[in-house]
Amino acid sequence: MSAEYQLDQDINHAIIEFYERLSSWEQSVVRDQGASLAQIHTVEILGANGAMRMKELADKLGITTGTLTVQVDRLVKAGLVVRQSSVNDRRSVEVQLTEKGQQMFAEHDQLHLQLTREMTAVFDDAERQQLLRFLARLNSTF
Amino acid sequence: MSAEYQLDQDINHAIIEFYERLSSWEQSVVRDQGASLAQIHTVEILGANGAMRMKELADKLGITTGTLTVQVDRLVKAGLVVRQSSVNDRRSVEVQLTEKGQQMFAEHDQLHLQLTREMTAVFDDAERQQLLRFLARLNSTF
DNA sequence: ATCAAGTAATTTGATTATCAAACAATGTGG
DNA sequence: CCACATTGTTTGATAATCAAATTACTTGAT
Repeated sequence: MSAEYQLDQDINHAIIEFYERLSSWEQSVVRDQGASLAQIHTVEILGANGAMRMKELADKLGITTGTLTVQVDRLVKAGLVVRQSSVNDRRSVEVQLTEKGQQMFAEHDQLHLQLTREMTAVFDDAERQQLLRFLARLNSTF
Repeated sequence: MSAEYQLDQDINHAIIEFYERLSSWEQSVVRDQGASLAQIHTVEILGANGAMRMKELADKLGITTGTLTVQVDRLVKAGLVVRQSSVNDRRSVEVQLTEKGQQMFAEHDQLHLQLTREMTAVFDDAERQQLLRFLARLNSTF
């Protein structure tokens, strides 16, 4: 096993651990906000990216549109999102956050920010900037 | 809004995006492996950390022990894990991967490694090492 | 212009995931 | 020894999920 291979492995496992920890944190935090993980995920994506079509949203969530229809039904009922039929394509439905949905997003985002601050507390400013560049690069390539 | 605050915000959103993308990737990939997301998560944690008690496992997954009992029932039925009552504490139950479970872990880990390679393809060696150090630090502080 | 094939969302039926609360078995600290 | 805490399971209810069928609409080829 080459040294490079080992480094890739180490990075891989560090990423997996990071993901698992975030996932566990998210799951725990979400209950206190009175919503399910799936719901917060949806709100999170709409909050970060703005309104989008069902199909696009389902892809970003990694679920089928059938599942998403049920999910959005619940979110509409909870007053967090609204449906709007698309003007370009009358098959499509745009989903967007309501005022209340944006509020929930902001609240959740604030919790994330606190966590981020705790995680990067020992980073100096230059390191923080480099971390941001790394993350941006990771995100851009998948 | 100070410059530092903005940097924290940017890092925060980059982390959230990273998490969402991983989550979506995981959800999509998992189906092709013939298991659910929850099941793979469990296998992933046991594979990375070795055998552990129900409570500990539930904590790492961010779910209740009640949910985990059902989950482990299914995994046992699928031949992926086994239960073993603890010697120290007779209330406790240790869960560990079977041969088949380890195989599934290895297979899934390989998919992660491929993704990691794609994500870090544009990183040179020094950057890779720094990325690993950053990830290790992030993981150690939460 | 028409029609076949493709795409978007919903519905349906079945399974899985989840929680809170109640319970049984075991450990712990006075 | 006993009150209290902890571990795992069970139970009953709800939410999340998929695949497949359906409906409505778009697109492309002829």
